[in-house]
Amino acid sequence: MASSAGGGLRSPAATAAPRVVMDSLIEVREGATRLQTMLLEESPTPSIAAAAAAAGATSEVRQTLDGMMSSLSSAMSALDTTGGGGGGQGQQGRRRKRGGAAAARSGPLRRSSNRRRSHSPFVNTVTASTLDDGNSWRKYGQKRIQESPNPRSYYRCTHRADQGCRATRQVQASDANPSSEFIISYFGQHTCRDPSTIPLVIPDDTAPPPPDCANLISFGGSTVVGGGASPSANTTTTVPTTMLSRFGYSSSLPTQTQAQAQLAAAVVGPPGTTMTASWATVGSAPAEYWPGGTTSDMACGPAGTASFPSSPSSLGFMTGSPFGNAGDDDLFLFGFDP
DNA sequence: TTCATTTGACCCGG
DNA sequence: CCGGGTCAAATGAA
Repeated sequence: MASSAGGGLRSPAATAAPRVVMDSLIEVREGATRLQTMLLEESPTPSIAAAAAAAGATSEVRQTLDGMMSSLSSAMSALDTTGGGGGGQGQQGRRRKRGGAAAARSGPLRRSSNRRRSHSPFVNTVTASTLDDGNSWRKYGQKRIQESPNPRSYYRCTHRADQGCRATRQVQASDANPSSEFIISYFGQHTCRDPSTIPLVIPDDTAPPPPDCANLISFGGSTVVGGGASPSANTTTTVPTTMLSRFGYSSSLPTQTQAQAQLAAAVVGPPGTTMTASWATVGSAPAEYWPGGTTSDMACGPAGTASFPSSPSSLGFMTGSPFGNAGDDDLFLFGFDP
């Protein structure tokens, strides 16, 4: 708490975060991304077996790259805590009245454009029957939205304060099924690590699955809805997907889900749909990009909240809206070819 | 006490 | 100006 509420500022040095540093980081990361891509092209992996076969030498390189990516993301995230130049949300003068005390407007103190930065690069929209995606979220707001009768809840990563993780999500009860279905939009990437569950070394993505080693995605029949010409725009894909992710919570997963995980490792890519990303890519991608367990402390989800009751089942399907503006965070290569 | 949620105010972008 | 996203004081729970 020390940081968010009271006004504990981040280190002054961080506030000075020279843009040059950020630019350099971006450059480095782009380079690493390119290398990663080259690696993938070099070893097309239509099947897991092939992936495993091709593994040998390259896996180590991939690991290294992944590590680099991860570190870079963290570093950048730390620097870019407000989406540009400033340091963390160091707003010292925001005394607002509550109840009756007046004041309020005494010192408008226009905050440097800090709010509502254009949304973070990654946007995943998921329809789920539970709010529990394994990550720990902290609710910071709720609003009624024009279009929908259901309020929208805003969550950010619990580790935002201590680790600078900037992942956020928005949760809204589905119109069709308000009581049991939620539309969850994920923004940004998790840069947080839970020390209790995250191994120090990123496991080999090609190795035969220690259950806690990779992000696993299975596609059980997929329908690409909007496979238009434009690669970017409204590519609304509807992909019934079971998505599991991240190191180490097999323990927190139901056994059935584990079985699915194993299955996912065996079957990747539905007939008729070609994934441009290989299994290795998905498996080794920094798991922060996906909703998925970081921790076993299921602190997320307002279990007792009237607006969004929790429910036992797991993720439903995912309607992916491809990650928004590329450039900055396009290291995650993932898509479908019609 | 600490930490999470609630909720109205504030602020930005369209 | 309006709608939506975020902040932070107040409040509640553990």
